[in-house]
Amino acid sequence: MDNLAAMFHYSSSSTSTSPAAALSSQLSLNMTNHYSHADHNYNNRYSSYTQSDDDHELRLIGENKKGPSDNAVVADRISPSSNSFSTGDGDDLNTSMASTKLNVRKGEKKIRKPKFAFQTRSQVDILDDGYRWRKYGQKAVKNNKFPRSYYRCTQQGCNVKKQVQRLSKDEGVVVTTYEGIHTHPIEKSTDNFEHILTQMQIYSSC
DNA sequence: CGCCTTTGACCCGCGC
DNA sequence: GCGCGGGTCAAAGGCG
Repeated sequence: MDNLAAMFHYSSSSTSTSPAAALSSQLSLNMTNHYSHADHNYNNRYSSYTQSDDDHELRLIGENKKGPSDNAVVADRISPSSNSFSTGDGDDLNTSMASTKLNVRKGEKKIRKPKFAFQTRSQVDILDDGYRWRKYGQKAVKNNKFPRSYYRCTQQGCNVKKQVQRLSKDEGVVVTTYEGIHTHPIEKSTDNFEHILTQMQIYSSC
């Protein structure tokens, strides 16, 4: 398993769902549409991770993971200090800023959404994961010459968000952070992430 | 016309 | 209290 480094931590006090289940139930990656611009053999690469070409390395990054590795940027961002979550199921479409930034309604504890990130080596920033996203913000990031983009799932009632940013120290790496659980089926017919996960397991067992 | 992106302003938490 | 950084809003404009 040289090309594929999968690391995963799952931190959520709102659900007992396992990381893999959470991922596979809500995430499905379609690497064909966008990646076709940069690398039309992307799917083939995923189905046969035997080449040494490391143009598209996929990593899962754990929340709260701290360390000196190149994941530090991600780890910092999703560290417990950034508790900007809403409820776990994306069923609250709070409109007030305060209630969306923190999950504090009166008398309720803060409940963190499941949040996970992964890195891909790619020329393009936006991975087509099969869901439709609307961009709602972009911010400059400290110590990073690339901005971070904020996206929300366009499905009504689905409050899943994602952040996309490119690493300054390695321009080939795109970090995508997902937050929340989709409350609806995937919109596009794609290769399911479960399939990718299965492949990851296969390769990780090598 | 509907959906999306852009972008400046605003809010909030946190460290000093 | 203040400043900084991160996250979000919302108006304006673009595009198919």
